[in-house]
Amino acid sequence: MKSEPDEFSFDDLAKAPGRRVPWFGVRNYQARNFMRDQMKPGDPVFFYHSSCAEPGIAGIAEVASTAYPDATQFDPKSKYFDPAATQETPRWFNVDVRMVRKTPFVSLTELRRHEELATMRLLQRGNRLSITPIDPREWKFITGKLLKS
DNA sequence: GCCAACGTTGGC
DNA sequence: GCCAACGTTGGC
Repeated sequence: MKSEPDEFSFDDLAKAPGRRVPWFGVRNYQARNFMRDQMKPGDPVFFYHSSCAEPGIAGIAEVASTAYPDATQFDPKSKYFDPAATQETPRWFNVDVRMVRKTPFVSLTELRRHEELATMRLLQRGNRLSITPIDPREWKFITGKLLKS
């Protein structure tokens, strides 16, 4: 799951009450569908810093709830307000995310260095999705090899 | 700040 | 339903 650290960093998650936050503000249908249809409490998550000086994996989190309507879509003062959404027919959903542990930082450059991660969705050319599934083998490679040493 | 890539919108 | 125009993302 990507976040711009200027907006919300892994350290911000560590400081949140209960080290847990709603992952609000996703306004892309594919990313919404991942949260709504596939993500389950306990699913492990890499917290990725994007659009910053040093993009990369900053830590590990986990899904802490099933998906529910994103409150910001109903708030006219929010930048995520969606006038087309109603309480009866919400358009956007989010899960909660809880911190698991801070890890050594793994930069995007480092991720790209490994052939084993060549098929990682996050690394595909032109990928802009803020949430992407990760293959268990890729997860094991990153946690087992890159987060040791 | 640039620009490639992608998603969304809206006229037809 | 097509597709051009526009907006956004995100690495560099």
